[in-house]
Amino acid sequence: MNLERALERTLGRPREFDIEKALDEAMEIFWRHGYEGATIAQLTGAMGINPPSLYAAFGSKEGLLKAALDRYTAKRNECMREILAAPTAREVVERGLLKLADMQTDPANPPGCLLVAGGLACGVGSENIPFELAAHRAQSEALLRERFIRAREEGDLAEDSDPAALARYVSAVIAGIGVLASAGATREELREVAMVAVKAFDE
Amino acid sequence: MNLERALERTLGRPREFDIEKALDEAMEIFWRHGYEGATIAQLTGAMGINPPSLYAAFGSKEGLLKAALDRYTAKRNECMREILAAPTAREVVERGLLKLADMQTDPANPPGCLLVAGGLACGVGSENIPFELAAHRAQSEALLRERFIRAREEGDLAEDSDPAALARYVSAVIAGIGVLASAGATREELREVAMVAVKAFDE
DNA sequence: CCACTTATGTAGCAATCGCTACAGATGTAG
DNA sequence: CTACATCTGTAGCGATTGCTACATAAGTGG
Repeated sequence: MNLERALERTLGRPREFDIEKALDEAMEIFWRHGYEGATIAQLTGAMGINPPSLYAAFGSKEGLLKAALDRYTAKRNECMREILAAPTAREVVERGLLKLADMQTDPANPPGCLLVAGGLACGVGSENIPFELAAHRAQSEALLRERFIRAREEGDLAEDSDPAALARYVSAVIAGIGVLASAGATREELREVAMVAVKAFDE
Repeated sequence: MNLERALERTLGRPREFDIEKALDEAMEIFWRHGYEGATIAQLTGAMGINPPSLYAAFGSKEGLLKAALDRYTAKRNECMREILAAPTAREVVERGLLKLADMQTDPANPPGCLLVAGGLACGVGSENIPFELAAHRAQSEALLRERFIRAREEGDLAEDSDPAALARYVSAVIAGIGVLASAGATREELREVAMVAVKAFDE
């Protein structure tokens, strides 16, 4: 029983479903119905498996959500790193928010943002779900904050500007756009919001 | 059985609990746990009544939420009308967002906003709850839009400005602040967000 | 071949969900 | 008083919840 074989998970009956495809399906259910609104029956149905397979792979409903959130923010952060490469803070925000408006109204996904629609307030026994979502949202904010710190060092942002406050502001606009999108706002409406929001970086 | 007496609800055993006090308690439960996270047992416990009294007065869990939302937005709109009296659009937004930062971190209430934390995505059978919340959020946006239209007529806002887009932007910032607040942001952090957000009205 | 380990499907667990039947209590109308 | 209408508390309904016991299948190691 050496390390090599343990990592290959070669023992026992092999798993018959693609764990990442199943995660994508689960993500969509949580996205559309929220953590508490999503039932195990819905999740297993969409994932094409039975409850024991779900619990063997993810431990619990909450474990499944965490895995889905990790996958969601991995994709999201990858997309953000491209945008953070823009030359100025203003351009980062403009490109980012416009891209966000497009993504949140992509008919391939449920409208809005999983990190917002997933559940801002939950029942007893699920108290840490909102914190879990917040921790994942904080990743984007941290990336923005570091980018704005760099922008200030480069003279792109004023000396007296507050990168943390600016990042928190963009984070709030991102969340707000997610709320509007989940309520059915159109792509054009969200793009208009983005163009107003970016004006806070003009003056 | 004339109209007068019918309105006084003078027939039958009189209700023994204060319906508005009970609504305030229910509001707090929905606020803290969301629609789906709030259970009838919690609600009746907080309201100090038993299930039959709840269902006689409000019809269903959803009916109770609607009544709580009406009460919530009534208070909110009353507060907004004061703020809309400010002389300029910029001042309306600044005062409004700063006031919001204070309210959403008031320890007397759960953090955040009922219209956001109540449930952006719900399970099957509760599909209209998110729409219900959105309809109440839209009230604030409509008030802002009309105020901004007036501001443009008065020359306060530029001729080429878009009152609808501006109102939608402020609505997004309001929702975003609600998300940050529900995740535990401090009053000072939200005030900083507000001061950045209002800069979109400066240029 | 035989152990051993892990995944799968069926079937169903205890607990909780939103909600209500029922009987008794408490008021007004006559 | 009686008749009627509404509210209240107890007690519990059927349905659904997240989750799991169990037997079997499917792979590797020897």
